[in-house]
Amino acid sequence: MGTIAKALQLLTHFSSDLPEIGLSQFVQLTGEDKATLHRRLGELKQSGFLHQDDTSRAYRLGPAISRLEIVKETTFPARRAAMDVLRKLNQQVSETVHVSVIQGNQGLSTLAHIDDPTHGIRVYMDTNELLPFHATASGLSVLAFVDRERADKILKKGLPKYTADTLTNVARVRNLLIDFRREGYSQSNGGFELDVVGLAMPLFDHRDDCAGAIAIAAPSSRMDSQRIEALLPRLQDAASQISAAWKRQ
Amino acid sequence: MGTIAKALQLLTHFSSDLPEIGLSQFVQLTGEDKATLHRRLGELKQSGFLHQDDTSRAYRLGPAISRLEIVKETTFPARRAAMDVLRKLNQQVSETVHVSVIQGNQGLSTLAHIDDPTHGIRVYMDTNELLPFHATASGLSVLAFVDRERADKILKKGLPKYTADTLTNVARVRNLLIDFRREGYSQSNGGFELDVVGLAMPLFDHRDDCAGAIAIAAPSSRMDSQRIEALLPRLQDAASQISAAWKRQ
DNA sequence: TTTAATTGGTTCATTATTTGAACCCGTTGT
DNA sequence: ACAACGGGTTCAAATAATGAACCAATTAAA
Repeated sequence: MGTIAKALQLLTHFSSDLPEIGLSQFVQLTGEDKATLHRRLGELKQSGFLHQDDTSRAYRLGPAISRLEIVKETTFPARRAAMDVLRKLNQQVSETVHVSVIQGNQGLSTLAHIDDPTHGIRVYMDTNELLPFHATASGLSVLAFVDRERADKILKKGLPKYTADTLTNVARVRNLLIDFRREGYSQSNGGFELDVVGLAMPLFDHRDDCAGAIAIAAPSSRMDSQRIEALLPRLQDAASQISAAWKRQ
Repeated sequence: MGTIAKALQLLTHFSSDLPEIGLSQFVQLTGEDKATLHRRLGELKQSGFLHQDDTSRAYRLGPAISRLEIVKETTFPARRAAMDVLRKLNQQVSETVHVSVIQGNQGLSTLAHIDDPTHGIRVYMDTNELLPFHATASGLSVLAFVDRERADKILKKGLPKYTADTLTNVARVRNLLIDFRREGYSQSNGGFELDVVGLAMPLFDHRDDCAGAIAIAAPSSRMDSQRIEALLPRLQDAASQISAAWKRQ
């Protein structure tokens, strides 16, 4: 790995639960020398990829990122690609659908979603909320298809209980993941919101790493095994299309 | 400038009118050695900041950027900051308002905007449209407050005529810019859309470089000199707040 | 059809940059 | 008073970046 890649890897340490990182903390996180990190961070800062708080001296993601994202989305819209596929999927399945991407090791952030308007009773999505790995179908898909180290790290952080139906036993989750890997999709029954059943499949990166998941969320009353079997091929199509679009990028 | 900053500077060459760049084109753009660029581009690609098209071999902005932008916006929302200020400004002035940022040398891309709902006749904003520098108040503010080299480069590209009132004489634009620098704000009268008067002020970067502009757009019928004088302090407040928020980032 | 120019990509000796142990300084906490 | 911790700096040694020359494959021109 060259100097450039090493520097850029520093940026991956930022996440919603770690939005500011100081020099010493970077030393802890990376195990590299303080002087080295100081210079790398300085260059990232100079280039606008980091901004250093004047008083706390901690680093945050900088404005250059927004500028690039605007260019990227106006030219090769990844979000838009996800959104287009979601629209089709939503028309086919008439349920709330969403695409989420991994945000550090803390959860999934929703990149695009459609709240289905056809049903009176429907699942409501809070776009700004982070989805936990162990309690949502999307999260479980990701856990099943990312590399084992990462999944282990995430599972070690503990499994908070959101509802009476949240899975909180690591061993049980691990067993589920084996099934999910075999079946190619994951399911969650009221683990995050009671009476919501989620159906998800993994989405892959330009380097074939699992980068997120696509999911259908519906009230459990509409999610019997027959319905699920009907939904799966639609979800599979959508997932393939998004992964393909992301690979093209 | 270290290796890291040099590599990251390559990313700034991407813009809406140049979304894909090949190796030779980078050689042309930067004047640096092919081998050097090849390795730098390779590392950016490896880190997900660039993606290389399999067939054309050209480089595009990569998926890592979107991921970082999501983290950034969910933690320190710059767009949101702009939006919050715009809401206040809109309440005060009851006109369409927007914040735009420089996109290469091709124009301004709108980061946030509010279409005022209180008037029957109002200015409609196309969010996806690029605003030309010489024909909009925002663009003129930017031209007035970016470094001279950049302004010259932009003005040399020619001044396309959008309406009967578009300024197409470089010398005249230059004279206007002198006034705008002195006054601290810019004005455009129907240069992009007929009968639309724009009032704009520059916005500054974490490094005090002009990064964009904030503007009020209204039908000329509502924009007499008295009204303008009343609007300017509000615009000034909003501009300071956004620049301050961006500096904090 | 041959030739020249262009594109992406690679090699390797030379060169310049990154690296990190030790050090400095200011703050916090005991 | 002083140890512990934060950010930041120094400079010789180690390492990685550099670029002229070279391939191979297309594309354009003769």
